[in-house]
Amino acid sequence: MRILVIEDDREAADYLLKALKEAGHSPDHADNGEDGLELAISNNWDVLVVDRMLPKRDGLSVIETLRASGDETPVLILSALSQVDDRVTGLRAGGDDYLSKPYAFSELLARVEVLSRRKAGPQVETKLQVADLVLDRLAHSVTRAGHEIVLQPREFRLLEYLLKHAGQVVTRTMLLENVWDYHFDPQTNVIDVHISRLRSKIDKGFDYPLLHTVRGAGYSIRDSSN
Amino acid sequence: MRILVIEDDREAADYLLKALKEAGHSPDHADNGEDGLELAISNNWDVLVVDRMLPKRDGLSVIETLRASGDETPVLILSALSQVDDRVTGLRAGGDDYLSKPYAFSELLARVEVLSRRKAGPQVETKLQVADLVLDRLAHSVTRAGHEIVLQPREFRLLEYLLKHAGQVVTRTMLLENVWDYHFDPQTNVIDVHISRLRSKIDKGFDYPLLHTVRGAGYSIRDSSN
DNA sequence: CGGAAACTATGAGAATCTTGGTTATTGAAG
DNA sequence: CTTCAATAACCAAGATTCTCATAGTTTCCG
Repeated sequence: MRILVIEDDREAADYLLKALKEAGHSPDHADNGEDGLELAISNNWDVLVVDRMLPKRDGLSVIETLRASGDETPVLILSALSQVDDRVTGLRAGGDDYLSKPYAFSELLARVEVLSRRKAGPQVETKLQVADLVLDRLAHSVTRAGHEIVLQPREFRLLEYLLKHAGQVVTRTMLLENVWDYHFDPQTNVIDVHISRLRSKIDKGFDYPLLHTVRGAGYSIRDSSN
Repeated sequence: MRILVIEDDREAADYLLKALKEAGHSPDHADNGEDGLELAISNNWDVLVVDRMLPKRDGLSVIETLRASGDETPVLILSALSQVDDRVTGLRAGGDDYLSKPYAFSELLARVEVLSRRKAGPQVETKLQVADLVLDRLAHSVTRAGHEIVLQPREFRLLEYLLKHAGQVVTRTMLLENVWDYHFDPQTNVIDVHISRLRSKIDKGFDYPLLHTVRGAGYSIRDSSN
């Protein structure tokens, strides 16, 4: 489990990192609020363990900034401030749990694991995205660079399948099986035709193409703008 | 917010219920483990607050049973047992937080609200269900009693809308606006016809009907098998 | 390099499916 | 018994999908 510890006290941090590793997790460490925030944003953590008093940027401020940006990674606040008011403030600021120092490592571990349990939970992919092309499976809508794109049912399924396998090459047989539910070769170029139409909708008029032909193999959707 | 308090100490329970109400929530109460478990299962709670030592059935046992049945409602454990080991045991048993007695109500409230945040959070309704009829918005499929049902696009939207308002009466005007995007009265019986077609697919041949006519008002989908 | 072969793209039309609408008849509720 | 709803049967318009013919590309080999 990927855990980011933001804690300035070197000794406390070392102890915590070592113990987390022994418990089978993959902790990383920042020793001030600014670096911590940056790390928190740039990586995909399962849980953050944040000390409240930090140099450069306060722990609560880190959490608030994170939450304001829409990040919902669970946060366990660690603090020497142990009054009820301190706890309430911490939780209200966006913390998911609050543990006062000194703490027992076994309890911290249990609490961290409770928090991560949530995150791993019912995570359903409702939006599929490549570059500026977004397909929303619930709203049943497609947009590129903010522009609404209207797709026919079959085109939608086709794009959905391609996006599910973004970056990979998708063969005609795969498309036949998964988008058309054909389990035989229809001996026609249905797919080519639909790819053509889809391409004219999602690529034509935009900066760079996303739907690529892989000669002799099939098709592939990927961001090749850079 | 719907909160179930399972606590046997009448005085403590009364105090807690009163305070939760004042904070704007809707608490309910059970004073023993068995009733608590039953209530927890049969209703859809946002958070459970469970005392650890309960008559008839231990608090931890309630939680374990709940989790074993797939229920993931957040649980805050309340207990006089305040040792680290007790806390760890409680959290490992499936609790999401652990508060030792005596506690400050403000902290309990903050923690309960943190827990409910999760539940309300990134919860996307991907499946809509009434009785044995399931509509999966991602898979774009409909089944009743395990049998696949094939719906036309318009029928799908119609059923989706009805299920979103399961139990409520849906008027023709609502359907016209939300399923047909008409903002006027077409003066025809389009809806009746589609309802009829939908009904023949989802109700005909099954044990009991789900799609009911509410004379003079509209339609309603609900489980009336019992 | 030249050109055939293999592969892919696309426009146009045909075929099919879906929808909205009509009507007549039957059924149910008040 | 009157009114509202349900259903079946049917049609036509429009949407959607598939087929086909043709044109365009790329690859490969002599």
